[in-house]
Amino acid sequence: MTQSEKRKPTMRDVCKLAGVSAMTVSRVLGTTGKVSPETRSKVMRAIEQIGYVPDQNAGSLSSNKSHFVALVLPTLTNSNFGDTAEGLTEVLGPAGYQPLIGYSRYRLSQEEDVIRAMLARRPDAIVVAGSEHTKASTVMLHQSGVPVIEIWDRPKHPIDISVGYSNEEAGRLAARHLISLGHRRIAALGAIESGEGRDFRGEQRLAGFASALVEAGLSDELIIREDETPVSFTQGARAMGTLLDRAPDVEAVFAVSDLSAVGAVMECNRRGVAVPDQVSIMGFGNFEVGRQCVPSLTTISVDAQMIGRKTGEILLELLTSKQQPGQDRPASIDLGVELCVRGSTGPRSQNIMQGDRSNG
Amino acid sequence: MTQSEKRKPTMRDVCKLAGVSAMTVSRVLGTTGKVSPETRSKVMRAIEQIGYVPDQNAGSLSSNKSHFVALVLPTLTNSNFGDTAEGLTEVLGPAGYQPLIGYSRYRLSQEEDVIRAMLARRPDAIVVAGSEHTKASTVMLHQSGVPVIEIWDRPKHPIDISVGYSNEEAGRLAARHLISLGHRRIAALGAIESGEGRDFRGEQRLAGFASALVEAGLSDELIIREDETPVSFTQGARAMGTLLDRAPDVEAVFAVSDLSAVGAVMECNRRGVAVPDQVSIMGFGNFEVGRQCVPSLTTISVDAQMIGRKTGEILLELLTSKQQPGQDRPASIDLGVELCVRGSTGPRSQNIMQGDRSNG
DNA sequence: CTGAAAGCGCTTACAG
DNA sequence: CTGAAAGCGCTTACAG
Repeated sequence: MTQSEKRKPTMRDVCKLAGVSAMTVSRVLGTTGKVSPETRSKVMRAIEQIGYVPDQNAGSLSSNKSHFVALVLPTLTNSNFGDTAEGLTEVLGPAGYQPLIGYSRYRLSQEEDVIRAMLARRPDAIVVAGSEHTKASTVMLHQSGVPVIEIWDRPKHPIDISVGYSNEEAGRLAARHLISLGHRRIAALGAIESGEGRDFRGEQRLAGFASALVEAGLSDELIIREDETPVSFTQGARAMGTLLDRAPDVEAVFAVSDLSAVGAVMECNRRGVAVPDQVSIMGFGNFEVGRQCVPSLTTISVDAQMIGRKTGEILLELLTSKQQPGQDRPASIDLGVELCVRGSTGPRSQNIMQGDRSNG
Repeated sequence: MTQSEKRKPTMRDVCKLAGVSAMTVSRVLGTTGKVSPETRSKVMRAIEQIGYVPDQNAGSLSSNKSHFVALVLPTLTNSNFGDTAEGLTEVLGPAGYQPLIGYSRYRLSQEEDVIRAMLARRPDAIVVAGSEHTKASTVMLHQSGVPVIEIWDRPKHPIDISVGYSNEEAGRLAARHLISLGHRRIAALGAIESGEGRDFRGEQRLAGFASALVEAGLSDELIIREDETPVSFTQGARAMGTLLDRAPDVEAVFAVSDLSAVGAVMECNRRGVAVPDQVSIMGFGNFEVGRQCVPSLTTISVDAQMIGRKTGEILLELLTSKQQPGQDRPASIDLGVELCVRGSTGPRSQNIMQGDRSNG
């Protein structure tokens, strides 16, 4: 057993050893007020000697600043959200803020629980993925008294501030790409909508995609939904299988995520369906796996890290400047999306042997 | 602007409204002590009416229990560590503990910074991936006064408790599999050791792999190290390229992670090298992408979620029972690893056209 | 440049 | 079953 039984050293211990008041120790630790060089080094020595680590929770209580920033994500296992968390931490950490990370499993009810739990820690700001919340969550967020930033989205009516992009626009961009290649029989792959988890941003991409199809005079009936949210390689593979069974003449496919898109490509591999010669496939999210796979995956790219960093910068500005709430400040930041054309999509003319796919 | 300017309701507000003392409100909220049904409902009504959320930081200060559990991971973008975090949260969350998640970018110096920052929040326990730490980190961990659990490893001398498996054994298991298939010219893929980040667990797997090779009378010279930690699809593809250039007669390859193994398979695809007919490839970690890819990837599986859950259970036991530190308690939990044989590895006899690979 | 007093919002022990 | 007092470890005013 290695737990030392002596209680953690407190500021009082430092005071005694250095022969100064708590006020002076506090000043040495913080950035406020002047301390003479001699006093400072005396205090520093005492701090090091006894291994004093200030209790930040106690500090929060008196200063009324927790230096926590709550971050609510759908999941901890998606590298894009991980990048966002790292981007946020990179900016906020050096400034002394600590992210308090939670996840909702794509369930609004669980998001509500997480928000409630985090509020008990009195975060100085709240960052939450998405703009769809339960009624109770919305109320809590509104009444939190701290800045609220909704990310990975571009809500019409942000609670406070939003940093992201339009998922609907991303879907439309995907559709435009496939249409521009000459494809007419175009499909999309997503998760079922009746599951416990819901990916509202994925739904928006699908909706944007479908509407662009319809506007171009094409059918949007080939929207395959399979398995629960979150989508995955496996889900993409299964959905692609269903699609191929149902519409062997499909020419192009958009999956709501690169993960399912890569799964779809793999399913084509297994069935001997050539990508992009027989079917063009594209995804969303610009995941590393899509960059490396064969053929490399056409995708809609979002700068996940940047969403985190930009959010951090806005927060830092808000938190450090003594800006009055109510003053004007950013409302919606649109970081945009980018089409990355790679090997998995090609012109319709390449699609040979249409309909001859059954023997693949 | 939606931030309400009225300060957050406090326990005092509830007291006044309900006409009781703080003690009673505290009792209603907590689990200690009896409160009459009428008083309880009176208090509850007041709480809901003003939307009171107890300040847990203040509570921590008086109770000397933060209900935080620190979790230090190498990165936030690896789904295996994400699974561990989710597993831990799943067990600890319902019991009222909140994970405080940080990441080190595989750098010991950054791990030290993260541990220091977390210690300021007075966590009730500390969970850290790996058993290699800076001197200062080790001292802090020892003196933290709370349980320390090192995960994803099986250290010879755990600081306190460890929950994981032997990475060296995982490497040996991989070697044994490839050897049993009849391969003699066997290689391994990892990241360079001189980078800023270091994956000590990956190194151990590589070391175990190499030693099993040597014990079987085989050469361990084909250990290709390319790019910095963390490994990735891209890194795996590049390392495989280097390997193929250097040793076109290689028969089997172990990559320290499924991510690089899948990258290696993709590189083979690009070069027209058949897997497993010409080269067998296996990885580690049992990532979803390996399960789905073509051919599906042979791997060493670790139950990442279970590491988190098991850690949570041990902690719960330790934290809730009034066990004296110093009493005997679990030291090292070995969850073991499992070989998953799939399509990407095959017997040597399948390896046709050895050496004819240059035109691939 | 330094310090004594008050208080942040809770819980712990002690009474009754 | 309920409450008055003290205190957790800091920081914020306010003095000097």
